Amino acid sequence: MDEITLELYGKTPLFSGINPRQLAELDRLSLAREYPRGQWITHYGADWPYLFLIEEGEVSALKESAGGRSLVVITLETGDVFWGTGFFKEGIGMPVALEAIRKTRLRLWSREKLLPFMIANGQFTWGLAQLMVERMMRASRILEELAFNPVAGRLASLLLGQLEDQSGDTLARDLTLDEMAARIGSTREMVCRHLYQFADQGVIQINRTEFKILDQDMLKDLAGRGNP
Amino acid sequence: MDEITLELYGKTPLFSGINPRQLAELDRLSLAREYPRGQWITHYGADWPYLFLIEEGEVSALKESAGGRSLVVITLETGDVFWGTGFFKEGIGMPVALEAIRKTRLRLWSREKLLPFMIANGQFTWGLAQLMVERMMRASRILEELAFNPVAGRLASLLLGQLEDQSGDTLARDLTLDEMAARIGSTREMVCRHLYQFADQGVIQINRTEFKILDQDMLKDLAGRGNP
DNA sequence: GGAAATCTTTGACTTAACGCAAATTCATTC
DNA sequence: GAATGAATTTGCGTTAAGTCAAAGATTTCC
Repeated sequence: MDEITLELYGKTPLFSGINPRQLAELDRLSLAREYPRGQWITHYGADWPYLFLIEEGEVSALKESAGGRSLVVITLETGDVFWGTGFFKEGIGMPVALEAIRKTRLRLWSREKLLPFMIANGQFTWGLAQLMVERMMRASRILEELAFNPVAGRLASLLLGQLEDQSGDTLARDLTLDEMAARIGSTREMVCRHLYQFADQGVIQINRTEFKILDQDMLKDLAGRGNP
Repeated sequence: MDEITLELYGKTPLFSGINPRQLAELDRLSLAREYPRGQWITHYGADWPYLFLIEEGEVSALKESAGGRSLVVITLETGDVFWGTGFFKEGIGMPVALEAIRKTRLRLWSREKLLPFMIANGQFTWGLAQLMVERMMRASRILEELAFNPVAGRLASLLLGQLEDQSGDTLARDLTLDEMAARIGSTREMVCRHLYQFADQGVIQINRTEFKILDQDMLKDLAGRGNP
């Protein structure tokens, strides 16, 4: 187990409570794998029995429709832990595909290898359950927005969410319109129109490289926060 | 621990693998509570730290919108296990409200009381994680349908889902149009129209007390199964 | 530096879904 | 069995969302 990996374990909530001896065992049970940018890690419907930690890179979990539209449910970064549903129970096909957005290195544990450890180590399994419930909350929020919020509201939410990751009131435009559309379950044209509608209302200012949030309260109104 | 409860534990996957001594301990840690028909068990956004088993009754988990629409995410029956998100982590508000659809008796465990047992008993916690992933799959399917499937498709899915619970090809109409609408994220009028559209196409036959499925394959087509 | 590819923007048109209101049918209660 | 209330059904107008096509703008790659 190298220095970098050890440090990463220490910073990851799921692993940080584990003692060094057990950590060493965990490390021994794991395998590492690399994925180039754009590579599928696993496909929709696949029985993929792994738990993993992103050692370095970025991974999107997404659903795709027959009509070629896609919905990005979550994107995971260095230090994040995720899993295939097959890790928990055989034969449950993946509800999302996983794609490496950039060059990514994963540390993987198969169910087979990790199960004895988890049975023996309730603390770890409990931590995993806690992580699962957080991920469930995210799915729940997306569900809610799709069911009750119009596109404009979902777009406003997306902008607000991005704003949380940044300091100040400017957002770098690091997503294309298609990518934004995939995060809110819509199309690039709709995203474009609503962005300019926001701009017309004086809520945001658009230029080629960034968005500037002029009226955050108004944006929150548009996002429908406060009327759940 | 009475006879009935013991039998129910035995039939519930989460508890069936637990040995009698531990089962007795679990029972000791639990509390029972009754809810009359229509009663809220917990509200949206509440910090409700319980895991529970339905000893008798029926419970709906639902989201409500500002505009008075609601979305039933799952309905649980006698023998089913569910939880408040607060059971796993303090301060995570409920993503759904829970309502007793009819007179219901729950056996509840608070996080506080059950946590030591779970830490000590990885087998149980693992079983819980497996249950969580199944519930996550359901949320995922709903998400998918809302994102990609039109109302007609979601309605077709609902009918197919109900059909699985029945034998034969007739469905008792035990849901009102409003209730059906709440299960697919739409309105009673839309449900009504699409039902008659299905009938016009010869897919189903409608009468006051039941639906008869005339062409199950066609219904599956309408539901969009086979093009994920 | 120029060509090709990608991304953005906008207009015109189509469709799905919804809200409202009225008419009708069914169920329940007194 | 009349009356009340709940649930269903239908017509009609409106809006949100989407598609398609085309024109610009920007980036990437030889």
